[in-house]
Amino acid sequence: MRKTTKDYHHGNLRNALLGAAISHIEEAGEVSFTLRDLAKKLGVSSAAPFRHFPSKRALLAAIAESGYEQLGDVYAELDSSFPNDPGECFKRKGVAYVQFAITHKAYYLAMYHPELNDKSEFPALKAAGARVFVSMLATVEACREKNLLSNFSAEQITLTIWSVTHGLADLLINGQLAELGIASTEQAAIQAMEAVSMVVGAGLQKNPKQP
Amino acid sequence: MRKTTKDYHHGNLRNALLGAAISHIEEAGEVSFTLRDLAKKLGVSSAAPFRHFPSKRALLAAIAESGYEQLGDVYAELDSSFPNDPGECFKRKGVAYVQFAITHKAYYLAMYHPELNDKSEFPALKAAGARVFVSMLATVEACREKNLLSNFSAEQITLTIWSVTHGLADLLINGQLAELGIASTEQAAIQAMEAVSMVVGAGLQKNPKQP
DNA sequence: GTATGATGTTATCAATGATAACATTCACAA
DNA sequence: TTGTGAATGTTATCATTGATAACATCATAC
Repeated sequence: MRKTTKDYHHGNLRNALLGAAISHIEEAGEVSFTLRDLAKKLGVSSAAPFRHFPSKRALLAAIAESGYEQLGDVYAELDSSFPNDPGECFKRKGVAYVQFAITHKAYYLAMYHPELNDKSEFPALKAAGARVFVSMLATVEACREKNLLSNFSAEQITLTIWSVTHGLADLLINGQLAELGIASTEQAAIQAMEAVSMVVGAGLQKNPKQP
Repeated sequence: MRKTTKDYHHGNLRNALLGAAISHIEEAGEVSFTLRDLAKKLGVSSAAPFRHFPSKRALLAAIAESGYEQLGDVYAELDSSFPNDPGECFKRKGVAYVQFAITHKAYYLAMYHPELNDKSEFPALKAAGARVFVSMLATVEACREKNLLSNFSAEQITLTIWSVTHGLADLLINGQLAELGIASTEQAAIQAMEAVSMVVGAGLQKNPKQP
């Protein structure tokens, strides 16, 4: 932490690399940084990053893991806030997902980068991702026990809400909507909330159709 | 077309490159081919591909464009089949989107590859993509005129259905579900249909809430 | 048959992730 | 204080890969 006069050692290179990478992703709107650029920007040699991450993918995985942890924390917070109202918790988790994507663009892009589709090399990342999914699943189960949902299975409902929120987030973040004149991110974010509410509302009505 | 004895010229390199790239994406489950590998596999030099595509991105864009065209054709087919039943057409287009992604994995991966988020360099690709969106939008409008939908705007409903289908397709294709034990693609595909029906069903009920 | 454009080849670059061998600094025990 | 090992950084140096230039070959129209 303390700065020495002669800084052969950077002192905090690992975090600095993460920060620089996140900044770059945020500004570029895509995962396109190079290790050499990060190193140059931080005033270290191009081999230095490899002292802290075994590969470029590992650096990306660290960002993604942090992202899942932050989202998991948001979900845990919601669980605490609505211990007896799973219906409300359900809605808020859906909205929170889209909001997280918009407000943490760089993390989101890392979390769903194709390079990390296979997470077997990064158990901690995998666990952090599973935590988020399980949290949502638990809320849906709780809704189910209170008969707040239709006859669809908990997994099916979880999958559906995850699909809407993830799909919307993906379209927003990757600029598919802007190309089609669906206005700004802010405008789309509002539509996002309403779209989510629409689906959630459908699920929250008693609707005893055949599964 | 005709094979000459000495084939200094490949004869159909452009299509061969597209096919080889698609095969590679299909097998790898991700866009990870290199131009050199494609060239080697086709028995040409590593510079040959550049006679047919100005860049690697351009090759990918050609695949994506073809994908959007095929999906657009499916949508046109549905329009023809249900000229007076926009509700049914709406449902089927939603399902068709997910099915397309599953049965044309390589095309789908190209269509939504981050490298092509900005389509300004490829107007034909942009147009092909817009065609698909506009087709869905038109169906939603038709539903609206028949009072089949709630008070949400046509764009909002289009965005919602697009989010569900795209989100589901993305999760399926990129293997996020397998990691969480949501079984095979086939199993997930069935859930997909039901999930889509769930959302569509909600939209198709008269539900005159405030927008 | 010959000129011309399309297509393919052979170098050759520059960028980039990665590694090896070596240098410096820090932390901590004696 | 000192000296030893681990952590961290540096300087070459690779191999891979997209891309380009200069040149070669073929096919077709005239």
